[in-house]
Amino acid sequence: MTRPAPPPGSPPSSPPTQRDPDVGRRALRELRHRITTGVLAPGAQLHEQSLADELAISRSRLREAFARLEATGLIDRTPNRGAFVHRLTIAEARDVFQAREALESMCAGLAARNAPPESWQDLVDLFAAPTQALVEAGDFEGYLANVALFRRRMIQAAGNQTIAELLGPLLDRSAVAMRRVILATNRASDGLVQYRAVIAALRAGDAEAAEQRKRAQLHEAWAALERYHRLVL
Amino acid sequence: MTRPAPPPGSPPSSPPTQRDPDVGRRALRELRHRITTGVLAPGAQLHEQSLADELAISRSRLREAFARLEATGLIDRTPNRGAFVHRLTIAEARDVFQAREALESMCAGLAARNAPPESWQDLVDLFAAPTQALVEAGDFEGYLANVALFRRRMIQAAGNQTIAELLGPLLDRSAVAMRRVILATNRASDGLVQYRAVIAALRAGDAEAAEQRKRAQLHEAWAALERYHRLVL
DNA sequence: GTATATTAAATTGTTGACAATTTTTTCGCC
DNA sequence: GGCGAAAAAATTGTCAACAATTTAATATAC
Repeated sequence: MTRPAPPPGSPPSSPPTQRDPDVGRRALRELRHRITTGVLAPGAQLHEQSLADELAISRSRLREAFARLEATGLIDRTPNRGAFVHRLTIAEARDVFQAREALESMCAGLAARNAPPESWQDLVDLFAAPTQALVEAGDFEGYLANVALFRRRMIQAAGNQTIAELLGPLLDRSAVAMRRVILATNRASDGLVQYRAVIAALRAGDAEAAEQRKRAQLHEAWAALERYHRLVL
Repeated sequence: MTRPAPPPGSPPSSPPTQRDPDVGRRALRELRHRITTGVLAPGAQLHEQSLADELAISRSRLREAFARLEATGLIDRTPNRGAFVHRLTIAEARDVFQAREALESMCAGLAARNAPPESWQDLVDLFAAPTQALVEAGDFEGYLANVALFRRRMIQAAGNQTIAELLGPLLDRSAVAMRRVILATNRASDGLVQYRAVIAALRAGDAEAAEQRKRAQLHEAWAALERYHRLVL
């Protein structure tokens, strides 16, 4: 049977909006974005009705999104009390950085083994003068964007979907704290040096070095976070 | 305010059953158990109404459990089609074992550093004669139980909640395949040797060796799975 | 008899209403 | 005015009915 014709005037090929899974995904992305950028601060409460109204979705669909955010550790829900943006403790931050060290160092090694050395040249160039200029100009958002780009490239080159899916939530969870450290402590120039070292190892096709230097980079990042944890957590 | 007295005859201290979060958790555990043990085979479809009836919960609550199972990768849901027990592909299995290698080797190192060497003595003993006897008697369930015990101890000693929560789903996902390899190929005696080596390193307080040997153990396990993947996937 | 279209049944997704719980406000009392 | 109990409001969790979609069954043409 052909589907009953949509009322004249409604856009022809738009999914029936009633069951479009995309509308839920959009809301989920929006919430994740607000949390990882700090628009929704750690500890903030998320009220169902008002949020649902604002995002123009029903409460049930918002709750579906909540379930996913909870599963990835971005929010905490306590029965009958509500949902709150997850607040990183110092102990949990340490755990997260240890997990990232294990997974990202493996990624670095895999990336070095999988991708041809020449394929990293553009990142060598990007992290030389251009990113240096960004840091010196105090454009930390630009710096962070380049770092994110490198990370995506590394993870993609590693070719491990499972690790990629584990790292996503871990990066989201540490995003706010990382950003605060960068903004508050001028650590970007230190970080830049570390990233250059990792990229150089990839460019040289040296998997061992790439792995080792990614480990070192995360150790440094953790040390900085620990030093300023009263400020950023 | 004191809660209004329950109708006479109803068990006094039972939570109002209407909103008890435990009932949902029980159903979730039951489903996870059925999947990881293979009672619900990879690819099997999970129908909402019949399952809800069987578990004596409402459909909405079952769907909540489905959301969690999907988030941990134990089931796949396709819109309007239903939920199916996740089926591991060979490529994904490789990814999972790489991720486990990264995380479990880190755990082994942390465990060696955190826990006093003497604390591993009971596992040294357990994996000597007693487990050897189990393997020789063909009691693979007993063998797997001991392996699970060791893993719990190692993860607990590592003291990293985040890694523990990442490993849980990974272990669940590979559980069925692992079990099939053991049962079908007599690989238990090989595995036993590897586990003994890891435990010996922990007993000696040698973090480097523990890490390295855990890596080796997982490499071996992966090699076995790859060899027999047509049989077990 | 096989293939294709049509109808019916079964299944999933979403909504709105209701119940249980928490939080806020109001009221009485000292 | 401050403290505590009671009532009211707001908020979350659950359910049952309904809508949308897929799957199975039936009929029809060739």
